[in-house]
Amino acid sequence: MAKTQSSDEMGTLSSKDLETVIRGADLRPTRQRLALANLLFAKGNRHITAEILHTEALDAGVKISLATIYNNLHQFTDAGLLREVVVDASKSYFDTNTLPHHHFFYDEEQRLEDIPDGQIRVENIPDIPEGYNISEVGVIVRLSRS
Amino acid sequence: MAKTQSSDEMGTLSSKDLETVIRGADLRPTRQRLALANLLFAKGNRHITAEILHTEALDAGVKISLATIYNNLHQFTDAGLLREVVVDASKSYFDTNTLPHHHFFYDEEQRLEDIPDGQIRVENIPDIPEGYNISEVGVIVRLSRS
DNA sequence: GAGTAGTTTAGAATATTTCTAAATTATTGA
DNA sequence: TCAATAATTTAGAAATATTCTAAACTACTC
Ligand SMILES: [Mn+2]
Ligand SMILES: [Mn+2]
Ligand SMILES: [Zn+2]
Ligand SMILES: [Zn+2]
Repeated sequence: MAKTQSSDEMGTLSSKDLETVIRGADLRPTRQRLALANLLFAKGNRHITAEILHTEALDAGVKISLATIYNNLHQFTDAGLLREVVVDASKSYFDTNTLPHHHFFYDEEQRLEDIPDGQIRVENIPDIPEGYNISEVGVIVRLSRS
Repeated sequence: MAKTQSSDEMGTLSSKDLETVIRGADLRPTRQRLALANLLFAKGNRHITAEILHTEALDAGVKISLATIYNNLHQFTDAGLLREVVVDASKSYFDTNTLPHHHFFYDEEQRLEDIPDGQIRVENIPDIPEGYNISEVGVIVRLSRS
């Protein structure tokens, strides 16, 4: 079950399943890594910064350093469990939804939100230069209070 | 003539015209500011970082500090002569094309390029929450060497 | 359990950007 | 033209996010 779940639907994984996911990524299920996996994957999609994840971990009583937060965010990203979304010049967001999809970004709140898949379509992407391939097509719809 | 040109077509402005543009933005045509305007607007569209613009200025023999580069990039942006594009987590790009348009981003070269306007269409943007308005719709097509 | 490889960590280092406060320059208008 | 004023530039310090280093710790293997 856990093996075939894509990362945009890991919303109901038990700690047991998370350990399986972590081992599947060739990583050891340490106390810190399991705690982060829980915060990230145990309840629906998230778009989160390193600093906020750190605060959440500390609030949950998990003793963990910021360096470990960064290490794990990158390891999860390399393993395809997360993806990095660049919307803000000053910090990176990590997204638990690794399927292709687009985003709303709420300027004032600095908050990222998925646009339900299938909603937006990008048409007429021009030919790309010889020797290149498209690695991602990302749409960001920026919203401000009106 | 210069007065009505939009910033995506300032490719042929003389120094005289640039001074007019600068004064029109309520800024003083200082040596440094004119030099930067020349580098930015005198030859077609550009997507440039502060650091690279600084290097170009120094290479052109213009004595200018990095703080002044940042000051002017932000002043030009506030005046609507530039716009900031966020594609890379580690640095900001400033775009001389201020009309709505989309981008290719060449991952390896860290280079931004305009997608000719009218090419890409974004369809089916979902309803946005009450109290918000769309400030920008940006598409980034990331390209990597294949 | 010993060995080893992976992990965590504090703290230092880096990189980009912004800030501060003082010196310089452009503008205004008497 | 010149003095007064306001804008601009600048060096250097500071802020921020992120990465690196190297040592301590922990998980896994046999
Ligand atoms: Mn990264
Ligand atoms: Mn800025
Ligand atoms: Zn997302
Ligand atoms: Zn552009």
